[in-house]
Amino acid sequence: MRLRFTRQRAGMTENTNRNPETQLTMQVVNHVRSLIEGGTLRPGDKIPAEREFAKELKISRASLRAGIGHLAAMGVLNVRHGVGTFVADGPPALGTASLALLGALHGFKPWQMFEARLILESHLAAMAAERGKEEHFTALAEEVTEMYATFHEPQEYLIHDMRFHRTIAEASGNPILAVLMETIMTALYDERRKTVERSRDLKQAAEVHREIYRAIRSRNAKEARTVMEKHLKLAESAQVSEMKRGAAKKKAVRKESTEE
Amino acid sequence: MRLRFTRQRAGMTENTNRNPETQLTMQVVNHVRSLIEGGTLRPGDKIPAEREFAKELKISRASLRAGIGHLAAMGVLNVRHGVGTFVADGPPALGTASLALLGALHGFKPWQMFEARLILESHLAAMAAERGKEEHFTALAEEVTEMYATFHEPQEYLIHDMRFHRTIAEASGNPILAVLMETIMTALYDERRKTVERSRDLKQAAEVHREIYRAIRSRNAKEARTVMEKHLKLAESAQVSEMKRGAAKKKAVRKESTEE
DNA sequence: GGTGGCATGTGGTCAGACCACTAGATAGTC
DNA sequence: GACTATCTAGTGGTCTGACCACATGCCACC
Repeated sequence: MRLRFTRQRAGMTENTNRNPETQLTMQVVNHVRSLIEGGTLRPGDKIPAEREFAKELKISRASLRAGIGHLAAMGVLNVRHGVGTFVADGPPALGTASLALLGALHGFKPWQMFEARLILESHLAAMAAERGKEEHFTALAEEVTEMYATFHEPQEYLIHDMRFHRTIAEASGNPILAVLMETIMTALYDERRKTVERSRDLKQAAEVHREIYRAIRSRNAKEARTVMEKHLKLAESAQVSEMKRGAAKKKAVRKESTEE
Repeated sequence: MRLRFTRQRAGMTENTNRNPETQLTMQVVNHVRSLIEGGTLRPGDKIPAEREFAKELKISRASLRAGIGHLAAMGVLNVRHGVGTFVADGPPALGTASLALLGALHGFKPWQMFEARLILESHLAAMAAERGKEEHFTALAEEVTEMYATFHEPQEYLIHDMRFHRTIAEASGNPILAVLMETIMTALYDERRKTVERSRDLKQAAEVHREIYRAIRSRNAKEARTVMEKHLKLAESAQVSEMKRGAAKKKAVRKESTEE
C-alpha cells in the first residue's frame, strides 16, 4: 500500500485562524498559559492528573492531552510517564528538535548555523566577561579541566564542551540570548556527535577554551570576544573537515583511503 | 472543586528520555522528520489523511494525532480543519507563542528582550546592506512608504513596522538569524500591540526607518548598523514610556474584566 | 447562469477501557 | 535490624469506534 504525499500547494499562505477560542486544544494552552502568567503555576510545579484536570475544564481527556502535547512540544511542560506532568524547570529551552527540523525543511546551510552562532556567542562571551559572577567562573574552570581530562573520549568531551558554552550563556545575564544560543547549539551538536569520533586536535580545542575562560575571568570583554570568535572559526573548519573525512571514508570501499 | 497545583519539586533536572523510540508519539515525529529530511515531504505538501496514515504506521489515530500535535506546535505542520494537514510553508518560524510563554515562565525582563533584539538586528541590518538584493530594497521602500501613510493608525502602522524588520532579516541571507529575530519580535510586538495606541512620535519612527533603508540601500553596512541601534534604543524608551502611560491610566479606570 | 443544498472527505471531540511505568508501602528473608 | 522482593495505587500512554464540525465540489433546481 503506497501512500502518496500530494504535491498540491495549499493556497492561502497567511491563514490566521479566525476563532482562536474555538479550538479546544488552544483553549487548554491558553488556560495553562494564563495560570503561568498569573503566577499560579511556577517552574517545577505539578499540574493535576489528566483525568482530574479534564473534568475541571469540562473537556475530554483526549482534548486535554492534545493541549498538553502542544505545551510539551514547546518545552513549557515536562511529562513523565507514571509520575505526572510538570511545569518546565531548569534552563529554559525552546522546543527541542525544532531548529533541526526547520533546518531540514528550509535547507539551512552549515555555514549559516555557524554564522548565527558566531554572532550570538561572541556577544555572550563579552557579556559574560562583564557581568559574570564568581560561581560562573568556577563552573567554567571545572568544565575546562574536564575537557583536558577527557579529550581522548570524544563523546564525553563533547558534553563538557556544551556545558562550557552553556555556562557562558548563563553568565551573560540574558536568558533570552541563552535560549537562542541553546537552540542553535543543540542543532549543531546533534550533528557533531556523529562526527566527533573522527576528530583530532581535541586537546588543542581544550586549549582555546582555557584561553576563553581566562579572558572572561579577567573581565576582559574585548579579549573574550576575540578569542571566542577565533575558537568558533576553528571549530567550523574542524567540523567541516571531520564531515569530509567521514564522507571520504564512506566512499572508499577499497582500502585506498590515504588521508590526503 | 478546587484543584491544587502541588508545589512539590520534581527531582531530576536533566532527564533525557531513555528510549526515544518507545514513545509512539515520538516515533511519529521522527518518521515525519525523516520524510522531510529525505526529501519525500517538502514545504506545502499535504500529508495523508489521519485515518489512512495511522493505518500505514500501524498505530491508532489517537497516537498519530499526538505526534502531529507535536509537529504542529513546533510549527512544522499546519493543520487545517476539514481540509488536511500540510507541511509548513512560507517563512520559517519557531513555535508561535513559545518565547512569550517561556518569558512568563522565567520572568524575562523587557530590557533583556530589547538587548537580544539589538544584538541580532544590528547585525542583520549590516548583513542586509552587504548582501541584500534589489527586490529586498524595493520591499523595504514600500514598507517605509506605508509607514508614512499610516502613522495615524497605530495598529496598521505596526504591521508595516514588523514587515520592514522582517524584510531586513530576509535580506540578511541568513534564515536562521531571521528565525531567531522573528521569535523575539513576535513576543515583543505582542506586547506592543496593546500599548501602541498611546504612542506618539510614530512619524518620527517612520523617519528613522527611512534612514535605515537609505543606509542599507547604499550598502553602507556600518551606517546601517549604527542607525538600527539608534532606532532600537529609541523604540525601547518609547515602549517603556507607553507602558508607563498605560499603567497610570489603568489605575484610574479600575476595570476588572473576566478571564477568557 | 446562478444558487442552494447535499455528499464526501478531512480534522476535532468524545467516552471508556486497558496497558505501562513509577514510587511508596508491605511483607518476607537473611 | 537491614535488606530485598512483591504488591498496590496513581499517573501518563494507547486503543477503539463512534459522532461532530468544517470545507469543498457537485448537481439538481430555479
